[in-house]
Amino acid sequence: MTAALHPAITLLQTSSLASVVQQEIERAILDGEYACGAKLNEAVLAKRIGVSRGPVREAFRMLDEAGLVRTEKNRGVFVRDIPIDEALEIFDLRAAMDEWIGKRLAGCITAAQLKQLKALVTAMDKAVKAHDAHEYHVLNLKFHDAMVEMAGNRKLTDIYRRLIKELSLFRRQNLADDALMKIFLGEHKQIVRAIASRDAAAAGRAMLEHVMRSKQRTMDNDARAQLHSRRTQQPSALPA
Amino acid sequence: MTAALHPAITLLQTSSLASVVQQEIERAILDGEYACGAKLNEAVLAKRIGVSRGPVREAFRMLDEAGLVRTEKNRGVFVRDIPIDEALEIFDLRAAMDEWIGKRLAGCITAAQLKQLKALVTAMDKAVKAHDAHEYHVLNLKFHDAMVEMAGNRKLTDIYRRLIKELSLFRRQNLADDALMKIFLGEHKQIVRAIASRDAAAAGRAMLEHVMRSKQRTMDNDARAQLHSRRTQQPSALPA
DNA sequence: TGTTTGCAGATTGTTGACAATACTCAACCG
DNA sequence: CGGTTGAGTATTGTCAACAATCTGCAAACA
Repeated sequence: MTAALHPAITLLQTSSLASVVQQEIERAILDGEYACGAKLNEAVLAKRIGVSRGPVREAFRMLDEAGLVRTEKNRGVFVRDIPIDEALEIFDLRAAMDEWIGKRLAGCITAAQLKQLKALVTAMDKAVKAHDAHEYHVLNLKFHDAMVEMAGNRKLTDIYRRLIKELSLFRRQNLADDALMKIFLGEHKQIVRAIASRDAAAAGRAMLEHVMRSKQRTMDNDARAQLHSRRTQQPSALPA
Repeated sequence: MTAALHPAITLLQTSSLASVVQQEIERAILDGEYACGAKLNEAVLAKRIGVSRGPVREAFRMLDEAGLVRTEKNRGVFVRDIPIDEALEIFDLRAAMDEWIGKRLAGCITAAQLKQLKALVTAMDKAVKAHDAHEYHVLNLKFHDAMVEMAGNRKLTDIYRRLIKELSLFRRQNLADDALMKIFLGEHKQIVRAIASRDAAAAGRAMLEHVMRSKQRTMDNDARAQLHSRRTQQPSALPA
């Protein structure tokens, strides 16, 4: 009876203009079409997407609540610029979450799920050997997303994905070089091994350390970037 | 130079109608003025608050993203009704977070902060002795909120508060009876003791078990409620 | 009797217009 | 010459009207 068979129908039934605008803007932001801190003009976006300003404003409120944009009254909305200290805090949180996920998976993962994780690691192995940093990056995201989903806590999955999006906003995630990819790949293998052997403590530790190493890399990158910018520009990048 | 001194001025400068409406609706929901699942009528709310439907719709989008309401296209928005299994998942998450918070506080809490926690426990003690369940409830929320804030991770604080709000949506949180309050009070004392003695493992464990006991109580309450409703109504409260 | 069809009212989705505020830049003092 | 003031423009905030959809009910039909 319900016309839920044809995908186009359900799409029209479920998604309002505001939600498609929200998805489109979110995609554009995460794809890097707008720089961090860039201003999003209501009228321009409305015209580009082909709707009026109302739905765009509603989409802005959603994106604001999701932490992807920041709204200044009477001034407009801007792509959020995650400061380094907030990014590091998010890493700490992710580390705690992933530790929990690791422990849990060691206790409840199924054979099929384990197979899926192993397949992802194998694919990453290939990507590393092909020096394909982009492919590796995509697979890495899938790997961690698969694990949080397998942990079976929908709320955690929501929050985790939200944090990943915010993190991806932080300084166009420098892709890892070959050496780093190899290290991370080894850690991934260790994680899967610990989970497969049902060793909760080891799995948790492996996950924790894996994320903490990502955090360390981010700190190093930032320190290097800061140093560089301070050298090229004036040395007065200090409080004006 | 900036007119930030007078609070009324800054309020007008920072908060748009949409945000005011959002806060008002959120307050009304959390205060239980709308039942779970209740429908929120745009026009009625707009008229009551004294604005047009635009800001109300924007507020709805924010509340939806925050998980407090659910939107059905062409049908309206409804106060979210958290199902029991989702509530239990949230408890699991909270447990993990609180364990982390406990461990962390054991390592970094200051004397002043410790004093603050002890004061809250003392106040709860008084409330229990006065059989004031409502006052105890408020202090309990403050106690946990203070700890998450002291943990010093703003992202975690945001998420924690969001989860607390969602949980408070679940079946008008039955207030604890005297016996239960005493048990929880004892656990609070144990938590503070463990933190004060800088025993990270003990503090984490105390927090974890404390939340898990709350979860257990919620499960018991729900089982009892289900049983009762099944007895009073038809026995066919099963899938129709 | 039970089902279907069609109308009337109510509610949401979307839009364009108007009001209020912020930005730009040139003219005007001190 | 530096700083301020003031129009003019661009952009956001708010609103009221219109279009689309849903809901409820009563009449028509098998």
